[in-house]
Amino acid sequence: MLKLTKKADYGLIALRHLATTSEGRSASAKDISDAYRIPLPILSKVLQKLARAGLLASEQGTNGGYRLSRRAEEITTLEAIRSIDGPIILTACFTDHAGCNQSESCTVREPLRRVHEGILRLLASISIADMATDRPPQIPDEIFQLQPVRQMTPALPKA
Amino acid sequence: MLKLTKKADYGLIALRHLATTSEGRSASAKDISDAYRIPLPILSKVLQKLARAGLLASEQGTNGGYRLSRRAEEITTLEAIRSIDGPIILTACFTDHAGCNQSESCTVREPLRRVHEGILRLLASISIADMATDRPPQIPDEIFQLQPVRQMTPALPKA
DNA sequence: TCTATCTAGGACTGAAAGAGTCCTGAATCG
DNA sequence: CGATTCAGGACTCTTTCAGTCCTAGATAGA
Repeated sequence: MLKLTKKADYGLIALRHLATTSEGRSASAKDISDAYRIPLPILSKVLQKLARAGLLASEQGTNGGYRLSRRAEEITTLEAIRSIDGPIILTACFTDHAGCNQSESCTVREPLRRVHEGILRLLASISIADMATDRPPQIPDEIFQLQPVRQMTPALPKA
Repeated sequence: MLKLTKKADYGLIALRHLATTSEGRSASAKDISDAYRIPLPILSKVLQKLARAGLLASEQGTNGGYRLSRRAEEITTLEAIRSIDGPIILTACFTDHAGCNQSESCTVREPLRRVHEGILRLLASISIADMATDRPPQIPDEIFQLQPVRQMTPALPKA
């Protein structure tokens, strides 16, 4: 849980591929499928979703394929993931108001909402271009501290 | 996807409950189950996991129940979630080295690892005490910007 | 000592979501 | 025309979630 689907993985790989290959050149689903050993039918569907979402432009016919519809800097990982997997839902509470028995008893909704928002912002802050650079920018530690100052942050566990 | 399980939800609700009820008093699984309308057997298992993980102390017998084994400030949501659902896995790549065909082709692993780490830090930075306060501390916007400066962060979408 | 109350935990079932295959159709280039 | 490539529906298989059921120990109090 709290896991990316493989389709989202595939989509990010494909987007990164399209961002690194020479300048807006298009690549077919098969090209990418071969390069990364991704099952072609699945990758096709993923690319179709990205195209429908407007992140990719497609060209049919021989020598057709996909290319980024905007600059890699202007495509966020959040957009990509949401295009492929649908809305990101941390808990059912936010969307499913019916499922939540009573608003009074569900005391963690608001705190969780902030966690949820934090994840969204994190994903929104990373572009495909960021993923494409070999040596990505360092992330200052302070960025991840949610509270103003807090000494308790434990050493990061393995998983 | 990228979703918390209900069990994790239940666990956080229970932890918050134990943190807010008067000072280390213990509550039974049934108490909590009734208060939030959570199926008792499920909540029991969740509480057992939290106890085994050392976040809760349990007392058996009549008038037994659970209480926090440390201060609420010293229990992070990350610990809680990991105790209940097991390790948080963003993609299979990190753990399942066998599943990844070839390290060269999987070009997004390193970028994703950073996203993953960011989520872990976010969760590690929020304690049960933070969830228990009625008006939680404001989160400065800057905290969520991954890149040093970057104007592209789009308005946060609904989901 | 007996009983009600709690925790501890295994076994099982049904529903939902993920991952992947298969098949058909339509556009386009040569 | 015919190879190539996108578009997309239908279906299967597997895993995971969510939840129920049942049994076994510990403990406080009558």
